[in-house]
Amino acid sequence: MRTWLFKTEPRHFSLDDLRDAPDQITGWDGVRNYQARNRLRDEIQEGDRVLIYHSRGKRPAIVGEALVVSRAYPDPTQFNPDHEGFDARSSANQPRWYQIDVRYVRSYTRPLTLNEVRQYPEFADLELVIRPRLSVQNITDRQYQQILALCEPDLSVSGSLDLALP
DNA sequence: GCCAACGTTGGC
DNA sequence: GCCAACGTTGGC
Repeated sequence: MRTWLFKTEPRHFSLDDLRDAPDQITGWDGVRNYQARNRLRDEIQEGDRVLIYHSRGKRPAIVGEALVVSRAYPDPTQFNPDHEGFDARSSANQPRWYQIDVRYVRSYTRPLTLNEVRQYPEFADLELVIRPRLSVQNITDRQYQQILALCEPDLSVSGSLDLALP
């Protein structure tokens, strides 16, 4: 199982919206960037973990977790002329954009703000820091354990991680 | 396939 | 809402 980080604008779709969705599941549609698309289509698997990051809020932060519950399939909004995600270059035979379904897992009791992320040298190589515009990011196992230790200390099995503020 | 122009992202 | 950084487009 791998861990990813998905960015979303909470004014558009938030982790609370996912929690309140039917069956707590939604299609993660609207990705219109080729590298993010490639990761969705080719790398992400059912059962992978997803950290949810809220961008463009008053407090940009990693706010919780979801779970990938489908394989990649064509994003239906690309075929709908009335939808902002419409792409005239897409066809049913050759879809350009893909999505997966995610299910709500938990909201962190202590969300990790971008500001805090930048204060830990351990997080200097997070894609959130070095490639902030990519909407589907890789998280290593160690990075995940460090994030969990900060966001959900009661759930973390690795209390011995030597995280220290500079 | 270069690269200028243009569009989008997202922290602030 | 500003604007710097970055991704995409398309003429050549």
